[in-house]
Amino acid sequence: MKKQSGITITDIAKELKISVATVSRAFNNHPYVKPELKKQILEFAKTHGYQPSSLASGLRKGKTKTIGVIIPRNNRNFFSNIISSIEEVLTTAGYNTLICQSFESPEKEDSNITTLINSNVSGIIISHCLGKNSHKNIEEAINKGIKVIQFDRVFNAPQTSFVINDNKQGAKEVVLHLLKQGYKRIAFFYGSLTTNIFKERQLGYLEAHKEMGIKPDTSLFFKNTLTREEGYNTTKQIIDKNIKFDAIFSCGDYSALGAYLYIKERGLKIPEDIGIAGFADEPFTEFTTPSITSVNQNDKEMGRLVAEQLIREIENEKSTQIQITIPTIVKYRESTQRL
Amino acid sequence: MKKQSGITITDIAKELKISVATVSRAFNNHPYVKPELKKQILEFAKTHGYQPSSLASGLRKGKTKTIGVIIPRNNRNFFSNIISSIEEVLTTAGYNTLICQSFESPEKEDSNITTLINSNVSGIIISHCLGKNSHKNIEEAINKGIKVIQFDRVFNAPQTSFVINDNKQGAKEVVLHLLKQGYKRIAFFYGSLTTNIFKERQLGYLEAHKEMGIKPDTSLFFKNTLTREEGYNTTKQIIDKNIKFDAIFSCGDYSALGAYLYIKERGLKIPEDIGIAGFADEPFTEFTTPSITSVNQNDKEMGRLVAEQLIREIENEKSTQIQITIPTIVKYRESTQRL
DNA sequence: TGTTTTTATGTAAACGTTTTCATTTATTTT
DNA sequence: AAAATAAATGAAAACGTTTACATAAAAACA
Repeated sequence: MKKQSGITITDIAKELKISVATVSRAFNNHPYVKPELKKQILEFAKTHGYQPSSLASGLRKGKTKTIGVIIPRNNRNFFSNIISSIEEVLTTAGYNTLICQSFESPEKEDSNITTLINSNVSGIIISHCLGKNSHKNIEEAINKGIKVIQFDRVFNAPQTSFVINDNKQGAKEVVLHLLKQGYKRIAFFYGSLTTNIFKERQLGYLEAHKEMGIKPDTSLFFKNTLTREEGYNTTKQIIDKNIKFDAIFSCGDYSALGAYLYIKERGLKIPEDIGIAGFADEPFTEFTTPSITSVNQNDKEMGRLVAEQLIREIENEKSTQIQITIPTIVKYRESTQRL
Repeated sequence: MKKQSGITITDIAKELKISVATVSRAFNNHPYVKPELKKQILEFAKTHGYQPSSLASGLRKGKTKTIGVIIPRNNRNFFSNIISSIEEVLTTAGYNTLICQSFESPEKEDSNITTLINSNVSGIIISHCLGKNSHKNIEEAINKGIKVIQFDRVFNAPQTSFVINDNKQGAKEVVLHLLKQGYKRIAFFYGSLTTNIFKERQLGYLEAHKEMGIKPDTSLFFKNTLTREEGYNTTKQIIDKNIKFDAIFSCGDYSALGAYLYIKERGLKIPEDIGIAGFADEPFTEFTTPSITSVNQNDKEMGRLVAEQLIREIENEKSTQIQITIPTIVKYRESTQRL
């Protein structure tokens, strides 16, 4: 109950009969403070449990040791892994991690950015929600001196560093694999093509066909929200409408799962009748029967790289912006092996 | 590049030829500010994009609109769901969410608490790491006026509100179910009994046996870290040592998965030869073959309740501490149905 | 009417740092 | 030894709020 607030730099100064300036300098490793005195200050601070006020320091410097992270949602394996990895790197480097979810809403994403700006974060890590097309707020953040870095779902403007997966390559490999397994008409489940990841995966799909000399049929492209339900429904519709297809490549594992469930329910055989491949390598894909082929994105590595690069840009005034592409790894599983 | 910092309360005051005090009052809905003037201030603020500095306000008030959340790790389905739900409630209520992972290390948990304290959070939500036994830091936080609330893995001291699952009930129901299915010797995989959740689940195990008039054999209790690997290894050891058992109830799904994998590898039948049940209802349990019986903990609800209660305690000076127990729901699946 | 109460505004200190500028002390140079 | 330079410290302003206290204006009361 008794709100005992800790000791401050002023208390130390008074006690040691020196000025607050020197005490401050001691903590900030300023060169001009006599070693003996510095030692004395640090010791005193330690025994009296001094903790600097990040608020005061943040207010004065106009910058805090806090980074904001904006993701669509934390209850997706991919994103929670990334957050986990980002947080680990950031705390090690002495930063706090503020998280915000956009829940795939552009308005929420905007208000998240505003919140972060006025919390004086020194950096923002962001993976955009679907359907985001304005980046006014991000530019505002950048203008205020906040370093921004994007990952996974990124824009080309405004110019920031970003870390993405090699979506095209992963998709291409999977589709190539499907074609080589003799599947001829591969349905493609994707989200909006204004989002880079879907656009790139579609390119992979197309390139694979080109490489195999097979003309892709765009009537097999189905845009949906990539949830389990929509995967199920889309598959049902395709089959009900008697559309000819013999495989599905879904840009998300949950919609692949929906497809898997409907196909089994319908009594069709995977991979014999229909092949299925997903994207993201969610844990469950390994344990379905048959297990589901998917594309692993190396979440942990992505989180690490994105956090490290952001810190670099914050701490080295002259660090340059970079774009990193992380290779994707196809996990070949039973759902696509019919030879 | 040009770091254009936003306008402040002082700018507004100057422009409108009034004092900063009134401007401040206008934003804080202080009763004593003339409606017309207030309207004018708010309008001016809006058109000029004024954003209050949470640092300045936090420094002055000794309190921020930030809540710290400490969990063992974010890349566990249970915790990432909870975080997701907590963050949703907190932002809606105007709070920021700072997350920290202890990675099951007591030292890291302690340093997380320290960090949060000196970030002037107004509340801490925590689920302890395994093997934590000191709560000195938590007490320190409480003494500084920070509201603390625990969930899932909790201590009884110091006194705080907490939200837990009905671990005993869930465990009891599962074990009862196993016994009724004719399993007689149920191996029990658990973590340290100093952690409430394992203690309670063990109680459930024992009560179920008592209720069925079966004497439990404590030589079937196996303490491990509940990872997939340890689940696999423990199961292997039990079988290799020829210990008689016909079912496994694991306090974690991943160790249940390890058991499942080894048993299948060994060519034994689930549920005929050996029954398996886990705890946490991880997504994959639904999709293994056979699917794995597990105990659902209603993560989303837990996150919501814990966040709401914390806010209540922060905002209502006279709110009382409470303990909430959320019912668990057993998901009966194929791995335990042998009748 | 004058007096009291209520409402509305202003003044200035405070929160705990960092940092510019000034000053003192120590060291080096001539 | 004096002069010039470097190292070490201090004084005080600044960051952007909130709030206790003082005061002014308006409303209510007598």
